[in-house]
Amino acid sequence: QILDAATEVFAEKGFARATTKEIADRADVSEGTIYNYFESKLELLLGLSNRLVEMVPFDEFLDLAAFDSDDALRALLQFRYAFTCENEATIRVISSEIMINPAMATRYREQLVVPLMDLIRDSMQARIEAGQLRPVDASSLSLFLSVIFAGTFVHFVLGDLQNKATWDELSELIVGVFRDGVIASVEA
Amino acid sequence: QILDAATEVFAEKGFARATTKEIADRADVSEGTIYNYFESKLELLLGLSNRLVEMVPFDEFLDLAAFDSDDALRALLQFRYAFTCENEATIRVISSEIMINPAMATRYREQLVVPLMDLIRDSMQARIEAGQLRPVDASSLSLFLSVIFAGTFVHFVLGDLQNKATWDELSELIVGVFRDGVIASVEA
Amino acid sequence: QILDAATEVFAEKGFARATTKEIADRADVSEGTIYNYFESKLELLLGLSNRLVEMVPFDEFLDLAAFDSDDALRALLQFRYAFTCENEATIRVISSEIMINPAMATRYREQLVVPLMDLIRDSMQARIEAGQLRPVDASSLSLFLSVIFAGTFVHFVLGDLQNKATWDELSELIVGVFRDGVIASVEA
Amino acid sequence: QILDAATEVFAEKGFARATTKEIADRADVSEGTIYNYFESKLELLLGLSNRLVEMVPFDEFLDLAAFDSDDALRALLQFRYAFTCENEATIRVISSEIMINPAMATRYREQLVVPLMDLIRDSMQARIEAGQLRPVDASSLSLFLSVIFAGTFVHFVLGDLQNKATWDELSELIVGVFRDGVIASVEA
DNA sequence: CATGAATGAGCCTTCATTCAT
DNA sequence: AATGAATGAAGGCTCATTCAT
Repeated sequence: QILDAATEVFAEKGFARATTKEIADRADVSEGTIYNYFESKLELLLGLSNRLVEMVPFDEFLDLAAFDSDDALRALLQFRYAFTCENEATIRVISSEIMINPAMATRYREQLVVPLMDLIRDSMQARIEAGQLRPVDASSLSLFLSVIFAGTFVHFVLGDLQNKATWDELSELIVGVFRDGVIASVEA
Repeated sequence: QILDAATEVFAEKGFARATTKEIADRADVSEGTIYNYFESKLELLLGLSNRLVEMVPFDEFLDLAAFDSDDALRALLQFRYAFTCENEATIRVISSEIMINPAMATRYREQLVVPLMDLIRDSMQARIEAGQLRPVDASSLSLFLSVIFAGTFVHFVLGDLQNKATWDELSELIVGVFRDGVIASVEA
Repeated sequence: QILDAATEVFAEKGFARATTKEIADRADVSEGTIYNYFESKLELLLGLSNRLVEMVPFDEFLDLAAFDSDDALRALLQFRYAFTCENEATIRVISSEIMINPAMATRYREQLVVPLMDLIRDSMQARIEAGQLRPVDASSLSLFLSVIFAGTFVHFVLGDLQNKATWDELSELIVGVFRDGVIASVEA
Repeated sequence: QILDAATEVFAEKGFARATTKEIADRADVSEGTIYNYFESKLELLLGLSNRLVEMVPFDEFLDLAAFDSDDALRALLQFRYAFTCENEATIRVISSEIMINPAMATRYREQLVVPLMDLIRDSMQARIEAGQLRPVDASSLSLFLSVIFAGTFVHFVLGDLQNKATWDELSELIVGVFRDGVIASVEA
């Protein structure tokens, strides 16, 4: 499939440095064929992005977002980590563009980030009202989680988290902090 | 200064789409002059990166990293946020490259991320041994902080945190979580 | 019919800028079908040209060419103008090619221009011998008429003659000049 | 000069079929250099057209337009013929575009055709008032002359008038017709 | 016969880099 | 040191033509 080839090449070289020729070669089609399916190179990128959005399992996230215990949070973190690993190349490409292209930032935010954050926020709000979470601001909490997800991806790219063990350790720490906090002196 | 112009243009268009001509115009010099000071366009990017590294106030981070109270953590978060805002353009450009260029990722990691994480880790370790922090893994904790920093920048770029009030709220939440955790059921 | 569609598209965009795809769409057939009837895009142009040649009413021209009075000349001019208007698109396309393609120039000249000029020349010669026209060179006179026809088409394309009234005025003037000349001083 | 090369290549292949590469080779510069002086291939064509306009000796035409005798008309015809020969390639290229590009038609008409026709018309009007020309409509008469010029060029391209002798003969005939008319029967 | 997806050569245009002044 | 004109390789995209269905 053309999009797979595009994902590969974009991930290796970045959108701007990738050439339609190489994408065509990698996809075993001619350059002309690409343009039968995509209006332009940019549409390839958007196609990538669309496919990613379609692959996001919002339903499963909805289930997992209901975290009210160590295990639930751990499961959410692991699930998100798995999704990230599976779509690493695509996310890297899109992230790269987001950093320098406000239009891409807006697009990605509206299609992926906000929906997920809203979903999690609502779930949080319910847990808070049920007394399963402390009475914090649900919006900020879901934003915090999203920040953790995003930051995790950055460090994944940097190479700090490609070792599963390191990630497991980090994820345990996060669970611990979410449960007990970490600043001892305050408890006294 | 050429680097200032390069920062601007790279931030607006991304490294690959930026042209040496526009950088020259913006810096009020000729294209030739740029090549008297930088070997290539890539060297401009590295120059940017180097300048960023030089601007990082490791000393101040060292002081702030010694967080053992709400206020200390809050100060660290705010300090880092301020630094990020000031260097937003540069960080965006570099981040964009990091996502698709392993060499840049390695470079950035070694020059900035690891030093900062080590610095924080050591400080953490001391606090843990002093009993001011719970006995968690200092490496993971400093990685967690770095994840939060990185994720904060991503959401800053996405536009969620350009409103200072939103950031203050988030930062308060983070402080709260680090102090008390957030999962109520565990406390019982 | 494919040729009709080709005429339209060639006239709107010119031969080189017209695409087989657009011709196919306009003719409500597929691109493949065009190639079942025409060897190549160039053959389409030649087909256009051939159809134009076939549409030329040589017989009527023969009748009209026998001008020996105001009315006869006027009728010839009007007839030619009408033919031009009806086939404007085709003639424009062919003319455009003629200007830059010697082969097309030769082709058009031999198929259309020379036959018509010969026909008129012979008729002129007869009138001259009959004393109905002054004893001028019949070849030059028929060339002159052809020049007037061609020039009329050019000004038609330029927009000066798309107003029928302007054309009628011009044609009256031409008739007048052919009858009396226009240089007054000579008559004295 | 780049424009000279462009004129050559456009004249040989037509605007659309000409390549910037061939123009560059012919002008002994690189393709890049062309784009330092012209925004686009189309600008090359317009540049050609502009240069032609600048070369038109309006003053001389003004002098010659004052025809009131055989000799004056003959001189005008010859002068125009000479100008056409000298700029044949350019005029062919522009004419080719005019036929299929209304924008070019308008441009050429306004820059060249209308100014020349106005100039001649005013001159005619003066001669008519002075009694040196019969009292015809000056606008139509100048249009007639322009038609003759245009038609002459067409037949020049077709190859009928590249023999100077043929042209001289034609031009004599035209002079004769303008002086005496050609329809003998009317005189009686 | 009709179709239209696939092809790939070729084009216009851009732009990092060089170098004579 | 500064300039900016010249370069030419490379890229995105088009489109006439083919051919399997």
